[in-house]
Amino acid sequence: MTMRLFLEGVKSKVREISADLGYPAVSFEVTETSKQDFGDASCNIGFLLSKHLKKRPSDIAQSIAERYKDDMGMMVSEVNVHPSGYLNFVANYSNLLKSIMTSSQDPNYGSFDLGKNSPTVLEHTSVNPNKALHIGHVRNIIIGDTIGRILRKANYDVRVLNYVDDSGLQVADIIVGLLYGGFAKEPPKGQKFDHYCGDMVYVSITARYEQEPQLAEKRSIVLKELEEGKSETAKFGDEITRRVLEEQLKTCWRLGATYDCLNFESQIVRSGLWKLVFERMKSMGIAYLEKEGKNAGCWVVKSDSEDEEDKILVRSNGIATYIAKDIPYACWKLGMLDDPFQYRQYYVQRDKRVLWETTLEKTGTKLDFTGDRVITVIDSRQARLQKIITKIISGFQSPGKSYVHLGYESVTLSPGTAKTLNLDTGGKSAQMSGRKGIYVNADYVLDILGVRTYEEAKKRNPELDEPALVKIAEQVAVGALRYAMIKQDLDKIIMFDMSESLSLEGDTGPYIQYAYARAVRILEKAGVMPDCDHGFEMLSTPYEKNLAKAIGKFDMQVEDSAKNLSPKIIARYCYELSVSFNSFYEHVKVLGAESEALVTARLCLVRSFRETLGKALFLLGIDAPERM
RNA sequence: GGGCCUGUAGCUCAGCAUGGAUAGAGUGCUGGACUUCUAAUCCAGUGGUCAAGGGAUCGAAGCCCUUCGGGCCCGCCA
Repeated sequence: MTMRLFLEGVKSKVREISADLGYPAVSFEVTETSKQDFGDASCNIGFLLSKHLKKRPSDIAQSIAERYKDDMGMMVSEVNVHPSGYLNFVANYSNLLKSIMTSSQDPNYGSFDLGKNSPTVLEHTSVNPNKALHIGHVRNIIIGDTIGRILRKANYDVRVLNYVDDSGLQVADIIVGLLYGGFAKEPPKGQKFDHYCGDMVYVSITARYEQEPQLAEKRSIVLKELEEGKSETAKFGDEITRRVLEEQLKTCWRLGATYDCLNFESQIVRSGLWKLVFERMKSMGIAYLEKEGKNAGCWVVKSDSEDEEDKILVRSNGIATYIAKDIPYACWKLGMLDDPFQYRQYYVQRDKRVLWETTLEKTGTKLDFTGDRVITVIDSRQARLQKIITKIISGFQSPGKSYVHLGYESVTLSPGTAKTLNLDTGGKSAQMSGRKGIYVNADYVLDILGVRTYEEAKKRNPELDEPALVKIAEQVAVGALRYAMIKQDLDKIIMFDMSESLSLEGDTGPYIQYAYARAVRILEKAGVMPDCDHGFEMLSTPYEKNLAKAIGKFDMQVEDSAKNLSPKIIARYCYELSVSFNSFYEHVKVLGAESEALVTARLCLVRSFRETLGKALFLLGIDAPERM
């Protein structure tokens, strides 16, 4: 009987009593109380029935309460009617606590079978391989990685893809820079290759096009060569993008993200999938050859409203637009096409998951990375395009398939942080731009944070050796960044401020990690762990009850966040758990408790907390440090 | 012009899907708690016309409509 069972138990009993009393069936709720004073569960049935019965909500609640009191069952110790009309319940703590403590010892605690193991594709990261990841990309990676972890916990069979756009204009730019722009092919000593390509080559070459038309000419030539894929230039491009990708992935792994497969755009292009899909679109009447007007000679997808433009698929010169690359890829992800790829092992990641890459050569392994539901994490500036793709896909009418664009608002730079890039924004925040060099690199943020967390860790743990301190510093730095990127809603802009992000107090990742470390230390000092099967009725302070109830809510939070694809729910849950624990820690002695039995009961509570918070933090991809 | 998102405490945000009790956190500011299981902590105080107006409802921060402010998107670029 975790909180879910408690609330559901109360609900079914109220439903039964209501029916017994001859009341009409209404879809009432039993939820947690909004305030401690009201007890542990609230029911709104009085409000809903008052219309039908023409009685006051509190009178109706009273009638149900009286019946409920005849048989409170295992879960409830008190039923109260609030003058406002709510029906409130106080839990039978000795039973509730026992059940929470018992279930929280299950290694799979918190899992909830929402997905029935259904194959689900999740694509995120997908950064052009011509630059280092900046703080805006980090939001995408963290949202995607966290959603993946949550969906797995909710029993979806998740396949995580990272789409590598290795044949586009942005890649052409750095190739032009390296081949014709006078840039060395190796970075200065000590600089990562992705940083070199992005910070030095990309930014300056794009600034030079206007002054140097001969470079701009080279760009179109290089782009064409990349797409055709046979020339020396294409071979060089492949080398360069793979080197950049490798460096980008190091940053992703540093952040704790992992993937199942790398999908190379160049291969999608060369696989011939587009031709297949295009023919299908023609025969289904989705693609339409425009005869007149400004789009004459183009294949278009007609819009259904006059306010919206038709979308061009194939230009009048016969060359497909980028959307023509996205449509077959979307179809491929949904498993609507014969898979032209084989798969090659790219790397074994730190969580032991194998990362595969697509190959058109017949030397790989046949695998399945498709799903019935495809979730693509892309920022909401691309909402319109994603909507078009969704519409086209739904035109194929494949039952049971769904294509979801998970959008999120962008990360902007605070006026202060913009100023450090020599950008005066007049007090407004600044949109980041890779091309203009307006961004803050992810590695840089982690490094600066790492210095800060290292100092703190050393101050608090002078006896720890260097490797231990470095490890803690990195865990806390990543925790701070991941939490900051996930704690608010997807549709809120994050204004990134470097100095603010160095604050490690309050509603932050380190706060939560600290609570974990505190729990670990209590358990460490206690030595042997006692059996946890009785004596929980001794946990009688509000601090203990609150903590236990928070622990008991884990699976409800997993369900909620998985259903709504809302990672922040787990972030908020971790914070709530930690607040309950820290308050408990300050007010209740564990090792110095009055009796041996009470020490035992509290140790069990602390252990349940540690286990549950550890699992919840894992969903956020945040390491739980033993000390900090 | 059209579309999407957003507006809640000085600042950053929960709560809105599924209406219900005195609207909550963090941060800031003021004060208090370390010879104690780690003070990256805790406790107290401070701080609100839930953008504005209207509507439906017994009841609205939440639902509907209108207006205003802010952001983003609308290429034979990707």
